[in-house]
Amino acid sequence: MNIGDVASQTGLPAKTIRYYEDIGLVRPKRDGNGYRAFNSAELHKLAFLARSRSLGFTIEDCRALLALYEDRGRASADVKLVAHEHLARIDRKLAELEAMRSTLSYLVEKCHGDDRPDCPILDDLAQPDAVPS
Amino acid sequence: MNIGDVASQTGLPAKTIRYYEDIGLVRPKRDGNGYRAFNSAELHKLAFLARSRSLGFTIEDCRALLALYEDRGRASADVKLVAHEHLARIDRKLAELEAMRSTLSYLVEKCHGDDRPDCPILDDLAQPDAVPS
DNA sequence: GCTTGACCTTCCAGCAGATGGAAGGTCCAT
DNA sequence: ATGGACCTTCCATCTGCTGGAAGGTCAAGC
Repeated sequence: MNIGDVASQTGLPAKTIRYYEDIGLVRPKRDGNGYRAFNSAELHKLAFLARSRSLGFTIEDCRALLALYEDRGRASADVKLVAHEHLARIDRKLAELEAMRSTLSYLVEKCHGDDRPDCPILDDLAQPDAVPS
Repeated sequence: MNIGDVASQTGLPAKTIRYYEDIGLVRPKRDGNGYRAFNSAELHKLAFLARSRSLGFTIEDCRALLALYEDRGRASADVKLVAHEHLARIDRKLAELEAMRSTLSYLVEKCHGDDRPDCPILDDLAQPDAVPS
């Protein structure tokens, strides 16, 4: 299986697959012509990576998850810990974005958005200590 | 005013302020000894940048907002457009994170998190097409 | 057998937005 | 004059790819 086939089957760009090899996430063999030759185990790993990345896990998380996946003697607690920490990161990010969203939507609503220079958005940005009503 | 004073007044690390000079967001004069000499206008700009960045605007957004801020003849519509587009970006990001959060919290809940290898999280990652109940 | 086009390879550069650290100059108080 | 807290520049690093150049390979069609 060449890289193009793996790309279309996993949805990962070929560039990304090469990058994953670079950083040691997969180690495909090579054909005589130098082409990467993926077997079904590698394909499976890459699908696993694609799914993990799509859930927002970092590359290092993915590396850890993949190692756990391949370790028949793993404790599910170890997997849960990784996922739980990631969930906490997501919650922090969500809170941050929601705070931004709240301020921004208030300001956007308050701005006339016409051809006059008067602008509550700029007023807020210029006065970091202003507290919206 | 030296960079350290500006850093403590704006909350921006000195490194970041130098970086902002590098990319042309501020242009402080220099003292005879080569030290950056910030006046109150530069201080104000940096506070504006700090606030804009804290609301998640990109550096290029900040550049545009700063230019609008300094343009007495601006139309508030132009400011509103930048903010509105940013709000839309935030909403897309929120939706993405909420989707991740939903899947992850479901999986974390389902995982026993004990010393046994059986793990619904890994099961999901390994089967990208699985649909949580 | 030759061309064409779709593959594949490596390598290097760049994105955002800083941040860390090394090596060295300056300023001020003691 | 010495120490420590400043300041300077420059270069490397982080995350996770992505783009592009320059070139090798393969299979189909003529």
